[in-house]
Amino acid sequence: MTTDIYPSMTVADNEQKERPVEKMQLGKQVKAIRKQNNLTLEEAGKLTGLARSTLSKIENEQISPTFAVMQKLAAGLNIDIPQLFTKPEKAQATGRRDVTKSGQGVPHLTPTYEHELLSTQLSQKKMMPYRSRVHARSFDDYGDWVRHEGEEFLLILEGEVELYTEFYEPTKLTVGDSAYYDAMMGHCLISTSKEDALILWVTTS
Amino acid sequence: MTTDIYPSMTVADNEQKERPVEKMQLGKQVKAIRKQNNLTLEEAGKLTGLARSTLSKIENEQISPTFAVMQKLAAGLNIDIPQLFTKPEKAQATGRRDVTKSGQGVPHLTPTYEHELLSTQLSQKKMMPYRSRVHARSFDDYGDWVRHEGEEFLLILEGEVELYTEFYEPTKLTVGDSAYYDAMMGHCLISTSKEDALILWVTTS
DNA sequence: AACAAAGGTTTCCAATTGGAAACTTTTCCT
DNA sequence: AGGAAAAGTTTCCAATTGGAAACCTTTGTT
Repeated sequence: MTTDIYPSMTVADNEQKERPVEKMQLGKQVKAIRKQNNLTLEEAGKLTGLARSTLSKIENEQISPTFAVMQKLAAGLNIDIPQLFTKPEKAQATGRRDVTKSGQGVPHLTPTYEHELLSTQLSQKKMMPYRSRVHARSFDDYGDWVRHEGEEFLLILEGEVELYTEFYEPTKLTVGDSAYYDAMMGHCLISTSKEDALILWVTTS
Repeated sequence: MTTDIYPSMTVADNEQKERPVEKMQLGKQVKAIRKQNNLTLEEAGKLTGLARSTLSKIENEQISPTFAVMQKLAAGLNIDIPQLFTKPEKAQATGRRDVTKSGQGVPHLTPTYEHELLSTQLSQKKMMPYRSRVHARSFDDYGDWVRHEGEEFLLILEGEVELYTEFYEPTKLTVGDSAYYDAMMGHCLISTSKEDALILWVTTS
């Protein structure tokens, strides 16, 4: 018997703390994923290397798959194992959409940037997209990193820029190039060409 | 037809993308957890309701436990299932970035789409960006909506498309236009011009 | 409506798991 | 060191899984 107080657990026969044996519907979940991908049992079978009968039984909770099978499932469907039994938290049903015609976004100007916020009608959204015209580099304003919560994705639409991120070498980006980074790293973008650069930005939170 | 990457996977026999069947050492992991809690197989058995022989075999990777057993394990040891096979992961620190040069993304082809996944190096990200070439509308494939968790943002880079979303009138989009919507609404995109369309997409989750 | 094809379920059986108990190794006393 | 109890491993077997194929259902076509 353990002498530790702290992390240890007590072994009282059935006095278990009863972690609410999460009512996981592995079957339901698997089926949902398969459906989302428009796959038939046959196809899913090919992808995962499992018999379609096995898949059927799993989906209908007729059997409890072994870990080995779960691995095949995840690998074949290209997902992580936890997704097999973790509910994808209820879609907060934003249930809306917002189309922004070119140039009709909400402008937001600064000395070096002309931002155009893109989907401003939707309040409850997880991403925040905007298009920015970055003025050709001006002497003074560079070197000042920004750092904030969330992640950022960007794609160069026009021009040429240099992406500075903490811990990384500056990188030159041209039309069509994109980047994704954790915004908590200091980061900053500078237009290196004579022309302005046009950037599409999407940030989280 | 789907406008999404993830919904449709190609089913080419053994051409599997081979998600690196994560070398999970479920056994090692379980043993580590048990040890951390100063439990003997006997005690762990009491807690989880499993035979100590079973536990032994699992720890030594002699058998692949069923999902049911994994649930008992997690419940008994008071942990979440993923912890059974997920390395304590030294703070995989999102703190990274990934630059994708134009055309260097990971391709994913379907009859009507040529997707190019951007930023595939980062695994732990909240957004999933990709660029898709949408082939000019073909008679048959239209009308098939997709519907899935998450939100989507898109921006037209080239061409002309029509955005169909449940509850809304079809909308024509041209270069520079963008849209944001809850992917739970049925949605689908069709190239309406003679030329292919090029779309930048960013989805959540 | 009738038929064909595709998608899904159930059956049957070999292969594997999980539990009880025997067996082996380690730990801990004296 | 010697012996006993504790911890862990292996064996044996009933119970369950996973695969092949037969068997239903649904969908699509003429």
